[in-house]
Amino acid sequence: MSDEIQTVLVIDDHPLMRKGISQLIALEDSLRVVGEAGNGHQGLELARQLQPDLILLDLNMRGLSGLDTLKALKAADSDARVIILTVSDHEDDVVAALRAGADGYLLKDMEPEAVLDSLKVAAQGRMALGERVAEILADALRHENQPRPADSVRLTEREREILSLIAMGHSNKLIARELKITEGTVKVHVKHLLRKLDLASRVEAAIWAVRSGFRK
Amino acid sequence: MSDEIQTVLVIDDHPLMRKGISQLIALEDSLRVVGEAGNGHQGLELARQLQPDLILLDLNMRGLSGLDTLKALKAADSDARVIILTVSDHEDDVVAALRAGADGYLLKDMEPEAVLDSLKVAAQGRMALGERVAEILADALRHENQPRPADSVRLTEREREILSLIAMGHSNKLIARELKITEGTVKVHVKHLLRKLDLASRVEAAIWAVRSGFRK
DNA sequence: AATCCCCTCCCCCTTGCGGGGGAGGGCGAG
DNA sequence: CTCGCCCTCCCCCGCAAGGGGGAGGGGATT
Repeated sequence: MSDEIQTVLVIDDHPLMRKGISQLIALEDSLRVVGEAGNGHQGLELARQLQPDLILLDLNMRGLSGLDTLKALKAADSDARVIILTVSDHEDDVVAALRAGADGYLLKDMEPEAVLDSLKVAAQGRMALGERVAEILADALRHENQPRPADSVRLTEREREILSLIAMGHSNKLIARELKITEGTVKVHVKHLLRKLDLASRVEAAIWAVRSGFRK
Repeated sequence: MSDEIQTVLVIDDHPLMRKGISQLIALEDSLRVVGEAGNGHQGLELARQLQPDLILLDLNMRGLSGLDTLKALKAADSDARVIILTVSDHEDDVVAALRAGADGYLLKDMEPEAVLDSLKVAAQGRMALGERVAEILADALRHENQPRPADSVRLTEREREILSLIAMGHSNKLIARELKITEGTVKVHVKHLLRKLDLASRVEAAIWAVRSGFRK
């Protein structure tokens, strides 16, 4: 297995980044890029056609998100190993990706050599985590069990979603339409997230979200 | 001038992105990458040493931001032409960069060929704007004259005062007490400032104020 | 003096927002 | 299976927020 050439599919919506990655992988004889996709849908299609051994996947793409693409790949029983390669070092992204079955998580600001090493590691069937990712993950697992103190409170997925929409200035009615739920339900979520964050109004919530660079 | 080889310095904190860019530029005989920097400080130092003709600069870097790097480059009277190459298509970033003296603004999701063309354009001393950037800028300028002058004063003293209190999350009633006027009067001012800024609610006003670093 | 702008206060009215409660279905952990 | 969490929807209620209008006083400009 490890003496064969491993085929690689690159899914990233930045053409320049794809070029950089492909160029990098070309340096390694045991790996060969067999396809590039600029979005999630195209990536899924190519994965089906090419049956690559490795898939390098960007989170944070327009259209179908990297996370959703990952889920779809795993749901399709693809036996490709999927390695996330992204700029996001957010704990939530790391955790979500690994939970969704990612076989590796690398950061784009890693040294190219380190990326290459990690890919070889992944090709051998082992988990490939960037150095900093391991720390992030350790942190995440540490406060996963206990309620987080101070200002990072545990909001649910839905609440975070709604908070981000509040931070865009949207009204409950608008949010309801966007999420295809009733306004009443939106109000329930707003009520809960305000209480969790100990804030008095959606205005404070919006300010807090903007100031803290909150992203869903 | 245009028949000489133009030297290029790449400043980007993602090694992979630098590789992609350098690889791309290597395809063009008239351009040559003479240096790469992974952060703003290093970029300033290399710019001083190498005196490149073009500088490709990423916004959104750790440490010294791209914008600050740009300002420092311009303040240093570098005669290099600085082209921003970033993922951010936010109006504010585009406007801020061009205001700070950027000689071009390209988006990383442009086709590599288009990037190369733009660089050649920039090398000839012309402004290099990505296609979508031109639209963004047009929008920005359109808004600029009427509703949202970042530092200009369509708002009266009182209105700015009240906007800053809204940006602190205060209610009309609270604001009234703080300014020792009636709540009704506060509402009048809120009504007026919302109309002047073309915003739909105090939430949008708060977000706008926070984002634009509004201070009374 | 006549205007114009700003600030102040008032009215009415509709809609939005947040808190209280309850309730059912889904899903995963124990 | 039961418990707890999450999401969903519903009720009622009181207050906040915005939009419409009008009106008076003060200050600066013309």
